[in-house]
Amino acid sequence: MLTDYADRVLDVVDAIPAGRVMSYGDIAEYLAEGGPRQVGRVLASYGAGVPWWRVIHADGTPAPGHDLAALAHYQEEGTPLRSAQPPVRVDMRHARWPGPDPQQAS
DNA sequence: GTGCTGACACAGG
DNA sequence: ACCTGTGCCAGCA
Repeated sequence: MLTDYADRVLDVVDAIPAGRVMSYGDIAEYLAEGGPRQVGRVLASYGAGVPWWRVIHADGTPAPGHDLAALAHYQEEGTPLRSAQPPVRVDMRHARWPGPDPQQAS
């Protein structure tokens, strides 16, 4: 099975609504555990199965090598973009999502 | 145990 | 916008 930490990370990523994004640091901060690198490592290893494209750098740039795929999803979900062309940059100012509400979460 | 690497963040040039 | 250096934490040879 996956580690509890990875499980929590994947759970949060999976909870990110369309048109919204969270930075690696934001997730780490929300979980108050590990660090941005751990979040990135988890997505790199177990990212399949969750909307990894909704997880990007603090700058608003998607993961290296997957920026094109991420861009396609952004246009599909209507994510606010500052640059619709590489370097792809998401409008963090409005697209940033604080995280799942403990109450709203089932 | 030691050292390198990585889907990061931040500051500086 | 780009690259470099430093700090952080975990996995792997």
